[in-house]
Amino acid sequence: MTKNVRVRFAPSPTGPLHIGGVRTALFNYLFAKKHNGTFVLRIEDTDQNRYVKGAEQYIVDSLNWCNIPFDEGPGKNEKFGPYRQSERKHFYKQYAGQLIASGNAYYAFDTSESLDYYRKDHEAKGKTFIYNWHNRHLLSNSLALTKEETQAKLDAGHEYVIRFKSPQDDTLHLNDIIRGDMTIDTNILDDKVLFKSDGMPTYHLANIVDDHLMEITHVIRGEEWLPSLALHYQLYEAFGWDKPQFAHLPLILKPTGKGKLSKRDGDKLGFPVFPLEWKDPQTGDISRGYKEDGYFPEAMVNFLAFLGWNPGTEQEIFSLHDLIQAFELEKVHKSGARFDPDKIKWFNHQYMQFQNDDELAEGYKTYQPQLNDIDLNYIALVVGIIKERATFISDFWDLSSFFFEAPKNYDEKTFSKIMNSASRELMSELAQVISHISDFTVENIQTDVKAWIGNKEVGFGKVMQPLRLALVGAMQGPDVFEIIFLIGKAETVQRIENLIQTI
RNA sequence: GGCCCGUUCGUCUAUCGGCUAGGACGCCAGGUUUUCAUCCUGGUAAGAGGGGUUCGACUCCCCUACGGGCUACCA
Repeated sequence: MTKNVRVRFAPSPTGPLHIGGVRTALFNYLFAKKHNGTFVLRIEDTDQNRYVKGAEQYIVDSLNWCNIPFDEGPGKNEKFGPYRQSERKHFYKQYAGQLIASGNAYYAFDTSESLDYYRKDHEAKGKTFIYNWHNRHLLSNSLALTKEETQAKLDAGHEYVIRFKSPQDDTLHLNDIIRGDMTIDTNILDDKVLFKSDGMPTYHLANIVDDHLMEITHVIRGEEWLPSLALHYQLYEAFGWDKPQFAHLPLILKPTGKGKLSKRDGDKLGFPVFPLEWKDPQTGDISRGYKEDGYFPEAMVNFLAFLGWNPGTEQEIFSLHDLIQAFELEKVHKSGARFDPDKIKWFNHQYMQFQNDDELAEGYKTYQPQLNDIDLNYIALVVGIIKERATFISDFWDLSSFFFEAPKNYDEKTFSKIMNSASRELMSELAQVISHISDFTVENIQTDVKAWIGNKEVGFGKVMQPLRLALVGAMQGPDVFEIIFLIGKAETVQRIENLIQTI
């Protein structure tokens, strides 16, 4: 009997969640749901200096908007709570003490200044300063000092950290679901700080303790954590705990240039990197979000799922439900994926077509104040015609304004090219023809107008072009007969009159 | 610099020793639309380089190059 799958998404509330974080959350969610498991949200707020107010709420709001809500977390099904690390301090202190007692960790009294000095000094000599077995006996810690000296320092209230005692001359065998087996020589590992002088644990300690206590079975996180895996393995062993399985996700890279996608890239490169709009509480700066830019969450999720993962078929449009069915950690790629702003737009266009016209009409009405007094059913009819040409709701007005108001002016080039006394005469007659159509349906309008053009023995273009100009104001837009049908007989005749009057 | 991880069209990717290397985005062309867009059809374009292993390597191994990550009392 295998254990119930439990995964966690463990962001740090240092600012808005960015698109890479959303992808990590998504893969955790998909994996959990695929295996009928539990998706836990844990807030890793152990760095008091970088804590940003509102960030935690932003994370929760983002997951909800993406339709990938957590099953367990702050304020929700708190079986393993609390879920904020700042509220779990007592655990970490206790477990750090346990590691000292078992000889796997030790107190260190070195100041940041002295360590900085060593690092710079080594760097100047072209070497790397590593705090581990080869020099720890020369530094200020409980391994170098006598028991009495150490106790004296502790009693005197000296600031201290607790470091992991990394072993000498050992080889570690690590495993990752995505990357397979790896081996690490422990001699290049340093004695990482597990417990900080401010009384808080570092990520490493808090992470292992919480994953154990919360019974996490699979740790799915970004590739930036891969170098820490060796330490985490040793920590599990030092505690004598079963390890979860690990999967390190490839990073999302900038669309152009070098490096991973960062929070600053968004406004610089002209596309959002955040799911929701974020207002920096300090500076007041606003960063745009996918939601506000008019993306459908399903489109964003679909796009994100295909960054670093592929089901191996040629299908690209996947609902969340389909993604859950198809998702396999083993199929996640090893290498980073560049973010492609064009492709996510394409996904949005695809998802636009799946949207319900009535709901789109509501969205359109909210977005465009001019539509305030327009009947929602009418807007929905218009939307049904023009959505195939749109990527965002913000495209709607340019594509459909003429359904709601007569053109205020005409495209000059077209006007001067096609308008003359002959075309005015034709339009004048056409207005008569249209006003005499009794059963005003798209088919009837089309039949009657075409029949009249046939009798006149003029080219279709001679009539259709000025007619379109009268209705739309430019040579664009959907089928003229559909436009005529929707705006109605009186409005059509009026618009033709308007064109004739214009000199 | 050190350590770790990677490398198929411009981009996202399929391929798990037999490949005429497939799909999607983008771009280009044609068609539909008597308009524009959508849409449809077609085209463009790739396994980093060098060694092995093998009857046969994009696929396995090694080296080099390049890319990415980490190298904090940040996560």
